[in-house]
Amino acid sequence: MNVLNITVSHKLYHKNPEETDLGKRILSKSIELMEQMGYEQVTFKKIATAIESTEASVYRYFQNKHQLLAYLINWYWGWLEVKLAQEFIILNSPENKLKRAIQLLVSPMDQDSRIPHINEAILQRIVVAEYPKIYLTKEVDVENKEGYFHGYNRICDILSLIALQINPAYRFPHSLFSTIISAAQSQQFFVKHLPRLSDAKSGCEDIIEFLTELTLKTIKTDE
Amino acid sequence: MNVLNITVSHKLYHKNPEETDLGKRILSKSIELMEQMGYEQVTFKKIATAIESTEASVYRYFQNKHQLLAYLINWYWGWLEVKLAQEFIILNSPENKLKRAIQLLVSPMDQDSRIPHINEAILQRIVVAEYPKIYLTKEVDVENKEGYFHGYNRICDILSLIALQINPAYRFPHSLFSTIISAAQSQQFFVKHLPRLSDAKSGCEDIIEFLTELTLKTIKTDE
DNA sequence: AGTTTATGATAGTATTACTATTATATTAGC
DNA sequence: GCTAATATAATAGTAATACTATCATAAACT
Repeated sequence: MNVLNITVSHKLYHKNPEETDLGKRILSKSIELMEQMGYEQVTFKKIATAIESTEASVYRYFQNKHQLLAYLINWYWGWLEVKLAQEFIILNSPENKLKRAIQLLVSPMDQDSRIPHINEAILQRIVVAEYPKIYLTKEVDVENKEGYFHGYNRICDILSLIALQINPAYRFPHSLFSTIISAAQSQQFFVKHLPRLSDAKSGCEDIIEFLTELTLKTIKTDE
Repeated sequence: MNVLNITVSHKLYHKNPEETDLGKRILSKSIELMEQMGYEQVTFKKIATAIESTEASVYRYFQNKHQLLAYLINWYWGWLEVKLAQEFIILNSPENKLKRAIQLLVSPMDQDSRIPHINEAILQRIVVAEYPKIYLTKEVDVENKEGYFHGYNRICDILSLIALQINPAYRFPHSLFSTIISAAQSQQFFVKHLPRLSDAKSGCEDIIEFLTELTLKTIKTDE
């Protein structure tokens, strides 16, 4: 029995994959395959074959690959929100909360044994490598209404509220955290693949320092 | 005769589209179609039909759609570099240079009559909507070696050098400007499509203010 | 026992992303 | 002005993809 349950909007699936064994196997194997071969190369056929099921069965859970990716990514943000809430219990200053949030965004996650069919560490790497693909489409406006980006929006809101505790006069908290979150992803990618776009060494410490300093200096009042 | 010529690495095309009339028509029409229908929906078949040519002819210029997008985006960065160089002639302080660079990144461009086959304003919108797609692939390492991201790297280097004039001790100039440039793109997208991720009103002033303040506060020395 | 529900098995279609071949028109060199 | 090279058009064809549809079977609930 799962103690913990990340809920993803029902617009993000056709049939809830968390409710059946096959559904969970689809999730588990998609994560594995997407990391191995990248989103573009994955097909429902390949997923089906890998779990010894059929293409038609996978289509019963997700309308298409794009929806599957959106599901996984929303699951990740839901998960991160839970993690943040846990951490904030013992953190008191808004400054420490932001610091810790940045650490969570950038540090590799460890596997939660309560959810065996989702490998959080791999999922995080998928988010780093694929996230912008879910909103950079012509369907973005429709999908936004359907809640495809809800998870991200919520994280951004939460961090914005904390920033406003430090400086209630700061004018761009949402812009700042959408920037920070996306930089947290892209800097991880750049360090690995496009090192001229980053000054960080491999390992996450430099990225954390860069983002933390950026965030705090930006929020702080002027003089 | 073109006074101005943006050079794009020959790894980014099969046959140089700037050298022939058909090539220029391909560029021109791809830009138009990509903006109208988005990268995913564009096919070489559609481009060919629209310019009353054939699929095979388009393939003579570009190996595939991905390479075509990479070409266009590199052209854009090349173009931006030229613009920056022009502007910097009359700007003396590094601070003003950075401010102006951010303005150029975010403000709509106006058409340069010397290059009639490329509509810079539309191209800029394509960069906003499609840029991450050229590096978020499994081929990123190979394509990086082939210079697919050269234009972006150069802009990032140039701005980093300017930042170091303001504060030679700043440790993360490349990370900062890859973040700023990508935020310049994504904030434009968010304002239009995912407004909960931004505090900016439509029009570019807010985004410019957000980015300028972020940049300058971050670079400045501590006390 | 009967009905719903989940999955498997299989087939089929339209589109896409190419590759190949041949014909024709244009241009460049001599 | 003729020849040769080159660019493009016209056409065909293929393998893979992204689905949709149908039917059979097995399990599960009532």
